[in-house]
Amino acid sequence: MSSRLRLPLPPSAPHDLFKISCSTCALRQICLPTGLPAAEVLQLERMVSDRRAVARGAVLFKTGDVFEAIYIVRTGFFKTSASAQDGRDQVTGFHMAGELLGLDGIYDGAHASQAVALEDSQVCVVPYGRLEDLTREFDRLQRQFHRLMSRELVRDQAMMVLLGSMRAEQRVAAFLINLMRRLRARGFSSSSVVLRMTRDEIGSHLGLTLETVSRTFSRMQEDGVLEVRARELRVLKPRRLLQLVRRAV
Amino acid sequence: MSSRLRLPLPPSAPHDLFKISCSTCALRQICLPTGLPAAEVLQLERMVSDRRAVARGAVLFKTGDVFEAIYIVRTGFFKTSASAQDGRDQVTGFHMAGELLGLDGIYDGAHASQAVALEDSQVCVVPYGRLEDLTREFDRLQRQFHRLMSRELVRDQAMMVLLGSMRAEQRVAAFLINLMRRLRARGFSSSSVVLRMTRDEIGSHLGLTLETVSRTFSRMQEDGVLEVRARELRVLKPRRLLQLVRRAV
DNA sequence: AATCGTCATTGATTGATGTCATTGCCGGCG
DNA sequence: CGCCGGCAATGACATCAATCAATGACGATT
Repeated sequence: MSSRLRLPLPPSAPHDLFKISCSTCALRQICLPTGLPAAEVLQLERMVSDRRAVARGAVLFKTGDVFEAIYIVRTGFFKTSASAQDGRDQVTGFHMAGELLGLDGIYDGAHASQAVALEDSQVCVVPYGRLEDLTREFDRLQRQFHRLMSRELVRDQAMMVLLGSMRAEQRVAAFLINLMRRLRARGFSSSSVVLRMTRDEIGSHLGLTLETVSRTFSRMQEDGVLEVRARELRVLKPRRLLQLVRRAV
Repeated sequence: MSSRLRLPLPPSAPHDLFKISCSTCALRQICLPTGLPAAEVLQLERMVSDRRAVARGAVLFKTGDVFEAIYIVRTGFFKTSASAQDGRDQVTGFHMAGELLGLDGIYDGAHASQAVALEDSQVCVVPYGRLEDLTREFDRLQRQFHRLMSRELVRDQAMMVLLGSMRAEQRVAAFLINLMRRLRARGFSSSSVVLRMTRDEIGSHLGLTLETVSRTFSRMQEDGVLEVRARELRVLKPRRLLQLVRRAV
């Protein structure tokens, strides 16, 4: 864990309780309750056992941990990573508000990846057993849960295409487009970001080295597509990014 | 479509009906009914609307098709592929008996990939609406469905690790280990296979060119790890394959 | 203020894999 | 029977990104 960590929330209290209210949550349009009638949202609120604060650098769950609940990012930013048999880690995803974490644990009751907070964050804890019960009761919740799981599959497929057939520049462009799109859906600027992750983590996610990520950013800056200063990033010509991805090798 | 295609099943009758019986199906230990009590398996049987024959080279569903049902491979062999924006296809998976196809369509009601039979095959058609109903009724079926979806996520993650951080030789080794393991689980020889796919398709799946796949097979043969003759393949030293994957670059 | 660690940038070099091209095998079909 | 098309193996060469290395920026700690 970095010595730079600031810990505004006491690390000794991993299960801090908050009042849960899906009905008034800013994320209700992109989270699990999306499209549910008010009565069912109330049921959902009761199901969410608690919120949990995860300090920057802290592990939410790790490979092999017993699977008991899925988590929904409420605030903050996470990375998930899977380890190859030879020990190396690969970042399998970055996750922001409203996104589900931990679904890979359903398969055999143990988490197959690990999730680490990249900034001080909060998650809603959804005990899986109760979620099962509730999705059996409410068909719309069931549908929404299946949709979100299916969305993960679609995303993973897109990631496979990226990793399997794109050049470095295309990968970085696709990554930025995806990131900006998700941020925009959450009301953030669609042109400026402060990256929450290091070049190394981006590289691991994209199947590149940190040097290649850095060089690609630099080249894009020279070309006037981006403006990069450390973690601060501005997309100047979004259409050029799109072209990069669309264009074959 | 290749001119070599044999079509023992009339291509003009894509919805051939068969008597459905999950209870006596050879796949009941690895398919959706796994672990269900007899009564629920009977319900499941009634839900499976029909079987469908898919001739070699034929498309089961393609990107953009309206999502109505998931499919379970009953006999035969499929590839699924996703297309990048520049038009290139990437094979996202190979699928054999007992495996589910089409789950990526739940997300937005349209299939995000396409599935093509690599040999004459049969699938069970499971209308998604009815599956939803039934999983709401039977918790064990619900659990099993979620497990299978989660397994896809775990597999996709493993694939991302492969594509993001493995060398050609490791990729091929991991592919072969995975293939043989799945075949063994279905009662086939764990050392001999007749590959259903071309080198090109393997390469597309592994993020390599067909030449690299071919060369890697040849090298493994020289090293006495494999015996390869066209599509016929024998693993002589499975432990060496495992070592290849375990060993870091 | 000095020092240290982390992260990022940039250059030089290397190496694995892609690209291109040739050859051969095999099965199907005219 | 012979040709053709699809598939596979292999060699020569090119190239992109990894590796190795040096330096700089920034914050945190002493």
